[in-house]
Amino acid sequence: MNAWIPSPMAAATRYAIKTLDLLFVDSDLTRRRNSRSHCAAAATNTCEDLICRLSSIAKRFHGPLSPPPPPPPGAKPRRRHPYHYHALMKAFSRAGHSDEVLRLLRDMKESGCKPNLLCYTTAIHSLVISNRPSEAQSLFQEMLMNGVHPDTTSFSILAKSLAFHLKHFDSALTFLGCMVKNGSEPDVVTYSSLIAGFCRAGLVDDALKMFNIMHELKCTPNAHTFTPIIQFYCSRGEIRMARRILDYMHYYSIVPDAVAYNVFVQALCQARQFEQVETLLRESDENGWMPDSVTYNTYINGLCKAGRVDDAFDQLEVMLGKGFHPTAVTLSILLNLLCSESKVVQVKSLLENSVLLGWFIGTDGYNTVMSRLCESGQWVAALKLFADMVKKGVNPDTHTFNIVINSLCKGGKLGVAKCMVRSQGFIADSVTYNILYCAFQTAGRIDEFHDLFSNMGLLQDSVTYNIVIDYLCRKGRYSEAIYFLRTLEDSFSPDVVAHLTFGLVKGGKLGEVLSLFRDMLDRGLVIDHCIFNSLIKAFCLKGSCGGMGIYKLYVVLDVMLGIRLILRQLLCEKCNKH
DNA sequence: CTAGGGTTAG
Repeated sequence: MNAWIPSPMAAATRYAIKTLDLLFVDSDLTRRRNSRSHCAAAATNTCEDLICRLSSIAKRFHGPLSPPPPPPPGAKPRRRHPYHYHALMKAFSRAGHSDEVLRLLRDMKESGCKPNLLCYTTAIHSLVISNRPSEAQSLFQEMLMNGVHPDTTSFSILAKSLAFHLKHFDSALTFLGCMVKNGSEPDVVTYSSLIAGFCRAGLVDDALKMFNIMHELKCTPNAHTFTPIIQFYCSRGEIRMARRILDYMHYYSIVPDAVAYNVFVQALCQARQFEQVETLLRESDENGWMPDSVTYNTYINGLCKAGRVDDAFDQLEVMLGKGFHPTAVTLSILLNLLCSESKVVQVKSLLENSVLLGWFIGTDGYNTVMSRLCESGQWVAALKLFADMVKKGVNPDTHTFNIVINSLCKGGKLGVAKCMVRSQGFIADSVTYNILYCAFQTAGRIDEFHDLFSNMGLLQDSVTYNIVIDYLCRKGRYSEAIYFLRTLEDSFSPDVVAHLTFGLVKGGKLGEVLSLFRDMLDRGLVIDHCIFNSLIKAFCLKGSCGGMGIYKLYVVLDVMLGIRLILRQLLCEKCNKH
């Protein structure tokens, strides 16, 4: 489909195939395979073919192209216009190739065509959506240096990066102030992005505050503004609140669209209220929305998860009957279903013959099946499937490589995994980092991990921090775990605090838990529901919810709820009155 | 002529 776009991982793929080939040659596995020698030989040959094919694709794109047709006699050479660059940059940005976007921007400058606001904006946006926030910020700076004045759109993109991706809400709000100073008023998109950021971080009160500010400034909200709020309530299973918001929207003539309803359908599916979903679909016409492929995917997945496989296939037929093509997500859902039913043989034949069926199973489809294989311990099969997909011309992505690396780690091939990550052109993400960190930790080779990857700029996230905290708690190194939490930039992120709480309670370190919470309350931080859940779960696991143990839990809960603080406040007020 | 926001699987 996108054969002319090089896979960003082409070099890493070549390396991976070569390495895995060697691995199989060396292993017992191949000895077994060699008993059917012709098969093994064929496989080796195809791998070599593959490398040739991949490099020829790469050459076709990067190497000398066939000469362009000569211009008609007398024609003036056409000047390059930023518009032409912009169109290309937009296409690459949509395909997730931020490096190509940057290359075009460089090209532009080198050929003396000054990038305009739109080109910069698109490039910055592509960096933001590829999770490269610091580069996005420096490009923004560069734009300012070159005298290109930002507008509401470009400011909004950076504000979104701060709030939605980095969760730096203070910076985002300060940035909003900067916008106003620079004469760009935030608009409904800017505010909606911030609201989405707040909601995703579970800070619904701040989201609602933002919503009130919008209202005061007479900025009319739309479906984009409300969807994250609906999503917040749905994610907590508060279906009635979600429905109230949908009603509220109708009341104020802001008609919820398919996206807003899809969020709701997802919540209904999770609560297994399938008859409600049916009603919603039946009444969609009169409510002014059209179910789309996401609606059906969500519904089908919900039915699969609930074990109602026949109903799921019925819905698939409804979906196809309405003229929707199965998307990559539809196929993933179905492949997951088949894998969970242990129909791996059928799945493989489906992958082999998908084109004959008229369904193109691409990267996501292979990723799904490889994941399931790896999870169920069939890591060799997962690696073989990787070779198959490349053979079929399906480009692997970072997720594919993460599964391959995970499979190698599970098979104890840490050295091979290590080389693959360090191979040329490999694009790692925080998941890659976490897989490797876990594997090296389990193998007791964590020092080696630090030596190898400390200067690679691999991305860490809260999952990484949780892995570290788990490890320290397991080893009984509680004070180090607490110290580690405090050294983090976002030192009291609820997710990580919840993890540490769990470890501390399990280790009976209640004093440490209490002082941690007191510290948080003193700083005015919120102890959110996931911390409560984690704490109560840990107490239950320890069997401390009966007898005297329950009082310990009460004491901790009191502190968490800040009851003492409230009491102290009340007492002070009384004292002042008298 | 051109740009930015909210949803589905792993």
